[in-house]
Amino acid sequence: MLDKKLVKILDNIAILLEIKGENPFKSRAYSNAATLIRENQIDVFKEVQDGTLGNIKGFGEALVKKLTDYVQNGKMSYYEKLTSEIPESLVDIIKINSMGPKKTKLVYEELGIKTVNELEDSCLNGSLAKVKGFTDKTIEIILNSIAHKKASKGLFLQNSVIEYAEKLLNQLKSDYDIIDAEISGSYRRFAETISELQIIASTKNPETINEKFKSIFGAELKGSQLKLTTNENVPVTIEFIKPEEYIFKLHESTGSDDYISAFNNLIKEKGKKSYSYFKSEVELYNEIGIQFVTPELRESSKALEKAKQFKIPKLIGNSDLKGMLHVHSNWSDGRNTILEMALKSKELGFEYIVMCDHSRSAGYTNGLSIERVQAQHEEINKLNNENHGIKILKGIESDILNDGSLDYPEEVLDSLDIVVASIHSSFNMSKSKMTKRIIAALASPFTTILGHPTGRLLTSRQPYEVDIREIIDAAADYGKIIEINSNPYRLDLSWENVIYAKEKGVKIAINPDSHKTTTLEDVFIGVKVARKGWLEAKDVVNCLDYDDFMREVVKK
DNA sequence: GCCGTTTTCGGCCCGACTGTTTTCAGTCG
Repeated sequence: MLDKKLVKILDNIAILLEIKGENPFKSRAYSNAATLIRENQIDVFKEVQDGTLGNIKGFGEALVKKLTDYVQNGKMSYYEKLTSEIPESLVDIIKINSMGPKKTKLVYEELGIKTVNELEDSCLNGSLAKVKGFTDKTIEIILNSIAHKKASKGLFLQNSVIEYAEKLLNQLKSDYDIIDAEISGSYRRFAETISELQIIASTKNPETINEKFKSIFGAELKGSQLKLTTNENVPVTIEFIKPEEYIFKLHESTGSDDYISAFNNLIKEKGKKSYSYFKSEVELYNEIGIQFVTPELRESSKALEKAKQFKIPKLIGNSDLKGMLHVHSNWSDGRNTILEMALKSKELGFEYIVMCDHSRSAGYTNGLSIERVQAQHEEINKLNNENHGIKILKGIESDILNDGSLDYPEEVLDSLDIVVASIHSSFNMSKSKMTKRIIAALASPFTTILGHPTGRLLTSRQPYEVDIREIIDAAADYGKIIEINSNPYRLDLSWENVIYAKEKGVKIAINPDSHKTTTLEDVFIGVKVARKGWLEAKDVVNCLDYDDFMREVVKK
């Protein structure tokens, strides 16, 4: 079992040491340890018991001693001592834009600021402006960042609750008193972020069952609903429903307000009764005489208009994907070799993979120099000659430089099958400059795909200022592809803009942007975004088989 | 604080941008 509390302690130690001004490499040793435990699911408790923790690279004498202390005593005295010297709450301040370790330390020492709220107050009451290095511009950035953090408070990624949600659901379903259960709400619609988890369960005795599950889950009873909170503070509501009302209630709690109110009007128009018994949602839609609407599309009443005309297309599904695009390897900042990434993709049913390591300007990612691009091509040629049952294509994720140009001279770009062009620097450009910059990159004959087009990180980083509709229009003009980045933190192009892109005839690529074999399956999260954006297999370039992809995308 | 090793200590990822600098420190990806 991954000890999330321990991982957080190690991450916090790393930050607090940085703020203290300790040797940065000492700080990094702690954050490395946290990353190692998280990514390799290291069972620290077991390793300590077996005395084998020190055999793992990255855990030296000092860390083994501290982790042993933690395992044996349930707390780490080193951490307790550290947080008695310097407030733990400073780790939240360092996450505010433009607040790094130095500035965090400065405001703590000069103004005694320990929390984000105190930092906000000092921005507003003018005391921060008196500290050296904090100009109006900096204060504006800080206030914006705090506002964004506050707006994201209470929002959670689908990805962060999925494990918990499924466990809870299975627990319910395995109970003999429960006939059926399903997660509903915005989670079932696959909204980008959710504020709560809603579960609907059917049972013959909804009046009495609350008491039973109240104690099982340690929940609170409010009206007819059970309320609880996950370890990550996600509010959960469970509602028990009689079998004859179950499908209707599940449907009602899944759609957006707009959708459901339009749906209810439709029921009235047809003169139907709301609470008649349905075996499935499909049956419910049949009864009303309209086409079934899949949960992802139940955002807007417009979907119902299409359903009345039976004009909802067959949406893309996981098995339509044939190409794994935009994948990193250990040639840049990925964890696995090209072959490992390829073989895992093959296992997932893919015909071809396009390696897109970082380009030379992305120094911190070990981006490829021109020589290393060539060396990687030799490696790919060798692997293809060995024939591992999956085709490997030569791509790059090229930084879009400040002037909109790509990161290599033409002859290097020309040697590549695919160029994914992405922004990785100068996020703070003005909207018009950033828009021009990206359009300039789209205009390059070497650009194939625009990567993560808004640069957002859900709940943690705002998108950069950009006129995304203008970008989509330009992609349509130049015949370029736009990516749905399937990284659960990104998910851009957003589903709303996917709808717009489809209207404009822009083709989409669903890309995992994966840095290790274990996240290649993220690509199927991107499929959900595509479905929510009404895409069919024909709209998505990596649904093309290898020969068609080579002809229609690479050769072009 | 860890690693690798010339088993004792140097190297550990770095380049660009930003704001405030007039030559640089801090933040960021």
